[in-house]
Amino acid sequence: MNEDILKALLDHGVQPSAQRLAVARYVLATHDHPTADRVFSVVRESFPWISRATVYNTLNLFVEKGLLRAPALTGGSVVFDPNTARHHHFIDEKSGAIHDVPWESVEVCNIEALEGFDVTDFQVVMRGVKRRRRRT
Amino acid sequence: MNEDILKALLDHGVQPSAQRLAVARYVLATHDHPTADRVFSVVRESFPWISRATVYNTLNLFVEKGLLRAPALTGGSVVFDPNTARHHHFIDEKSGAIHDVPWESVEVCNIEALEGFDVTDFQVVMRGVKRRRRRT
DNA sequence: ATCTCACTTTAGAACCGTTCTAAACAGGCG
DNA sequence: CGCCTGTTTAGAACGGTTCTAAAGTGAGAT
Ligand SMILES: [Mn+2]
Ligand SMILES: [Mn+2]
Ligand SMILES: [Zn+2]
Ligand SMILES: [Zn+2]
Repeated sequence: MNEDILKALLDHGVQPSAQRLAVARYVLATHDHPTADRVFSVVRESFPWISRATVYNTLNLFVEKGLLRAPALTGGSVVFDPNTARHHHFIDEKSGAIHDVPWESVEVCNIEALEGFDVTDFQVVMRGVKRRRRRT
Repeated sequence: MNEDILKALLDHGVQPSAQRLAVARYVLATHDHPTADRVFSVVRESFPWISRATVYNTLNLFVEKGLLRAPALTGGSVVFDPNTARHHHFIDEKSGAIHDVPWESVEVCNIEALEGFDVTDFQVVMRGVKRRRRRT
């Protein structure tokens, strides 16, 4: 797992440093969509001397190198997403939490037939409330 | 048309003032998705003494009263959308321009069947380039 | 016509997330 | 060791937005 992280960095042309590994260890493994400030808080627990600037530098580098995405889903601060495969998003309006929705679980038709637009990428952004218990 | 604007404000419980009408005249009629700063620039052309704070106040009031939406589509600054009906969005990656895509022109299936999520609203966010001339 | 009072507008400060700056640091190599 | 390149750091700067506190406006009351 730690070797996986290291390999991911090297595969994407990122020189590994202690700080970058600490950031990667959290942000490449989480299923959250954390903000830079959340990454800073979490990483600082195991790496208390890391600076905020390094967290921002590292996250931006990871986006540039394709390890992370920064989908524009919220008004406020940027969120980072280690899931770089195509997928959709569900935003829980109660908690603000962002959940991944598998690409195959939603079907979108007629996009390629749209007049006037060459669509190269798309996603469905859903809002609502997370269901407490599944309706039988 | 000017009476339409006035009526829209009154219908949504907004006390009309000269400043609010000037903002409404532009932002409720445009097909753009302008930022607050763009609204400020445009309104100032016909109303040069309006203040930035009033533009922000007014836009936020209009969102609160349901005259505008503020969809989270871009990383940077908030954009305002006078189209309050359900619709999708296409973002031109060349220019950054945001275009409305009619609700009926895209079909989305299986949303209601999603496990774990009660979806109350959704939209498709597309990216690509605006087609220069329609392919025959 | 003047007074009153609630609402609106205003300039500028404050705020907050992010980027920039410039100096310190690290470490591989000659 | 000294050099060089890349990384980290604290804090300043920045840009968009909100807040503050004072001034303005205007519809009704007197
Ligand atoms: Mn990758
Ligand atoms: Mn309405
Ligand atoms: Zn995601
Ligand atoms: Zn729109």
